[in-house]
Amino acid sequence: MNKIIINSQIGKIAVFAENEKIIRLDLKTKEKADSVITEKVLLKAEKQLFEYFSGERKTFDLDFEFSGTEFQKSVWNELLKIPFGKTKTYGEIAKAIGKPKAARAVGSACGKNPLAIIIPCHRVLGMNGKIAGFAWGTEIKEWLLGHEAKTEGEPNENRV
Amino acid sequence: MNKIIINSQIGKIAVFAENEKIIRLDLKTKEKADSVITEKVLLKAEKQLFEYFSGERKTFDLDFEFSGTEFQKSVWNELLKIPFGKTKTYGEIAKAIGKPKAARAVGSACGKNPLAIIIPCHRVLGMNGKIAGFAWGTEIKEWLLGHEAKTEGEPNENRV
DNA sequence: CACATAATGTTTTTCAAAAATCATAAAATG
DNA sequence: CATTTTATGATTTTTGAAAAACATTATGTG
Repeated sequence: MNKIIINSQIGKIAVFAENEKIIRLDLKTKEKADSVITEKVLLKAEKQLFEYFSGERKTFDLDFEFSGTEFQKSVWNELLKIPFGKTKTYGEIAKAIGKPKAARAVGSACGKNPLAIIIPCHRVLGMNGKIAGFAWGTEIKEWLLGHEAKTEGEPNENRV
Repeated sequence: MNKIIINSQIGKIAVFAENEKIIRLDLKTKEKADSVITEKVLLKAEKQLFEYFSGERKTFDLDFEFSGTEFQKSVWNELLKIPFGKTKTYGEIAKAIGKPKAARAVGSACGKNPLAIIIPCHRVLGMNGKIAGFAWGTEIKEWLLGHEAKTEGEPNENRV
């Protein structure tokens, strides 16, 4: 396991990789960088994240791997389909994976997302448009949504 | 928690102390000695153990403390009554603590003895005189029994 | 509407019961 | 006797069921 630390507008981000696959992102991290980067994919991730934060990149092209329950994996795979700048509700995701009543369980699964930002769990809101929650603090989710809305050029329906 | 390492005929022994009480002995230890000994009782223990191994000492005079289930504590307290050079059977200990049928449970309790040598679990044998077991290897139990028999000056009924 | 409430699905936590483990010993077998 | 079988008691480990937690949502109430 090898890691790299990235400085961003939302604080330090630790990216972990193993066998040339990204396996975890830790926001607001207190991790210390490894002295040697052996996983080249980390450099690729660093570059793409810089591009994402500077507004030049809207999709990621990285090898990654996640482990979890079948349900969690189906949720995370569904999240990957939400495009940059768009949002969905927990209920919509639930319906999409064939479990229309599992909206709340979808929320729990989002909270376990190992690949923040890359798997865009920040693009899921409550039915009423509320932020609901975010593993590393809703202010970060808010920032990401604002960033994507601004970059996209479309005004979003945030409260004034 | 503070520890000291002692070299003996049965290998390195780590002695642990807290609040000036001995709390654990680890035989065949791989622990590293603390650079500073803050618990004076450890120096006392070191001295007494040296004396024990050289055959000059037959009882220990140390403050110690052990934690365990009520049953275990009653067993350990009973073991403390067995004098240097003598042995008892698991069944005898069981009887002595008022649970005549718990011989096997006594064996288990012996195996959890935190204060090897000081609490003489090595002085307990099976009804048939067999060594039965010893947490750090029966060869050590055998050595201790031989050492005590020799020191005591009495021949013991070991097989020729 | 703002708010409380109930119903929803998955995962995590908790807890109790059951089974396995063990440093025994007595009785049965050949 | 050596070996096997059985009964024994405490602890640890394993299981499984129930309850709690949750990044929800639809409904009812004032």
